[in-house]
Amino acid sequence: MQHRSDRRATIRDVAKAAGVSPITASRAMQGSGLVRPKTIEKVVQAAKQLDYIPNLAAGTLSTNASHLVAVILPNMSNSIFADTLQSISDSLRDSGYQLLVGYSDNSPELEELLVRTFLSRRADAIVMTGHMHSDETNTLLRRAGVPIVEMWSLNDKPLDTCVGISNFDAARSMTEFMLDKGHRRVAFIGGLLKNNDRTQSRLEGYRAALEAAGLDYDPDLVREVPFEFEHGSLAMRELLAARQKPDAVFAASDILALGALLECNQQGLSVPGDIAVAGFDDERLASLIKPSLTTIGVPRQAIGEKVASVVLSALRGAPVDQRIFDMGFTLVERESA
Amino acid sequence: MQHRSDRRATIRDVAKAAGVSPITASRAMQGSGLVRPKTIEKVVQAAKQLDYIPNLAAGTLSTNASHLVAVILPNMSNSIFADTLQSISDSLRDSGYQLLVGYSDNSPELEELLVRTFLSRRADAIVMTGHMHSDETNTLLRRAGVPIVEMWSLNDKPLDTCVGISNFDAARSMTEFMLDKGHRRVAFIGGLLKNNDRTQSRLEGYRAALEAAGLDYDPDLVREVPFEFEHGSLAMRELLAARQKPDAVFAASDILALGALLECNQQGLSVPGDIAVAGFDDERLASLIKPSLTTIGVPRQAIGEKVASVVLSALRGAPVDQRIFDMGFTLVERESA
DNA sequence: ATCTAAAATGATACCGGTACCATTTTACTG
DNA sequence: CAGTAAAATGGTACCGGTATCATTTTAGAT
Repeated sequence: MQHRSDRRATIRDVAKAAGVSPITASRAMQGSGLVRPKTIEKVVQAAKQLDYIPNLAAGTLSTNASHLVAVILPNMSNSIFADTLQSISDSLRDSGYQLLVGYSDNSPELEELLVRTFLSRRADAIVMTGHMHSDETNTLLRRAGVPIVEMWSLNDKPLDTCVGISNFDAARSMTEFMLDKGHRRVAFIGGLLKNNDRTQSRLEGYRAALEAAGLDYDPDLVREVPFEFEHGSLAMRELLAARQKPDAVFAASDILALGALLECNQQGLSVPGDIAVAGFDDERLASLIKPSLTTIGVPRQAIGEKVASVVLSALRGAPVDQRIFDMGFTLVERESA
Repeated sequence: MQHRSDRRATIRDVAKAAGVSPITASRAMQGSGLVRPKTIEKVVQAAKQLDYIPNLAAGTLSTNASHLVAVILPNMSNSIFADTLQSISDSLRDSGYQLLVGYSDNSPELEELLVRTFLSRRADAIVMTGHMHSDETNTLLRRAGVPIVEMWSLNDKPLDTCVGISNFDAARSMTEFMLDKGHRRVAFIGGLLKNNDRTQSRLEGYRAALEAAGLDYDPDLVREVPFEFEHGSLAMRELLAARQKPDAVFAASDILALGALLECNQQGLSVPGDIAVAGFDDERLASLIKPSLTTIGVPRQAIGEKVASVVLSALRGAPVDQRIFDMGFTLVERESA
């Protein structure tokens, strides 16, 4: 922990060493195009000599631009979000923006706290997951004066802009797909509904498809569990223990579907022979396991890229005319259903 | 994108509204304990009234403390690191620190860039993964004047402090374990070695165990592939296609081991009957699949907590006497080996 | 060589907090 | 109730960049 007693070099030190004024040094480092090449050279040399490291806090204070884009995700364990995050990160890097990431754990209170911190740090833009925010959060965001993007779920009237897919349509499509295959008792293993518009919409889509097919909604066929592998297994075990077993199961995530598949394996049921199983997300594993998993493909990367491009144009002052970007999903038919 | 034309409230505005001086308002908001409760109340009310949001850039500039802890990870897709990150985040939250996360993609150049940015943002501490840095990065870090923690791998002479496990010992133990079981042709499926001290140490541990057992190191039994499920399968396929098949496989991550297991399944080989398989990391899935996976358990959460506690004591000025924290691993014996 | 527009450079102030030190107010003591 | 220490509060300056506008230098035209 070798703390150096000598103060770090400032732009003024660099300027002095280069024999120019601080503001010229600043412009030289910024590549503003206003400085003569020879002068830039002098400044850069001086900076290198002095191990100059600019202080972005000062820059932020002065320009009111932090070059930070804040992103709030539900959690850090879901690889789905990781892919989108990666894609946002990659797309923003070249423009000199850095990500400030926070995890809300699906708690509106935590989310509000995060928004406050991000505003305090003067994030240049804020990217949220979903559109279920506390009233206070909504107020904060509306007043924020920075671009806001809500991603993953579509939303009729976003705070500002939204980029995502219709979870409702996707879930309805998959349910219809199974019904079309002749299944009549289609169960639904969904994630926790609270504060999660994605899981809610998926359940609604499932119900809508049943209704359209003239089937009754049977609560016994629906399980609401955390998005964890083992809960997929447990839910499946419960469904299979019932007097009237399902002939198909639609899980609202591949993780849950995998758990369900495993349980079928354990019980010696053939998939899709005895029971069909479908997932949601199209995770890497989905195509690799046996039987490969029928699922909903979500353009995670495209979502990230679109989010980044929306943020960038907004930050460049280009008016984003479109406020809702439907990135579309695909129903990926494989072996399991 | 409703930008408000009116300037955001500053601490001076709040102070004026509360009828106190800016510095008193500042102290009231900070909870410094120097302000009378009645005054605090006035200030807090005024702040709420004005929708005051403090500007942390200004605070950082003034106090030279950003309340940011920077963390550099190899990638964002590996859940192993996510768990540690989560644990660091949780442990630091209460002390008011926020994480600034960057991903190096195992590239020393990217890592250096990240370090520069983090120093520019005046991160209060920097947490790195591993200890393979460019010379320039080492210089930067040594001069940084902030606590540095290198995590995950142990290191004889860390830049500052390091918290992790001995990948060498872990790999050697697992290899010995398999040899003790009577296997004689133990293959090794490892991750890419370049710029990754964890994979390198694991390979060395594997070799050391062979050597100790008087066995020759056979390059044909070693595969160096990316840490991806499908590469585990591919590597296993290659190993099984050879004239002399292995009787055991040690994969340097559970992801690879899963891929390998799958390939065995495909080929109708029984595990561990025909061939034993072991992994590394003890991921969630490891205990759930069939056969459950014998693997190396890494205290991911404990690593995160220790990292956080080291960072916190350093930031509080408490001298951390110990510089190397060996968090230990466990060999988790399950069905697959 | 002279003039003018464009290109470079610079002086000063400001961004919004807080450190530092001085001053005032409060609370306690005898 | 004075006297004193402790508790609150405030004035001023500063952190390290850059915006703004003024000034100087350079390059091109005549």
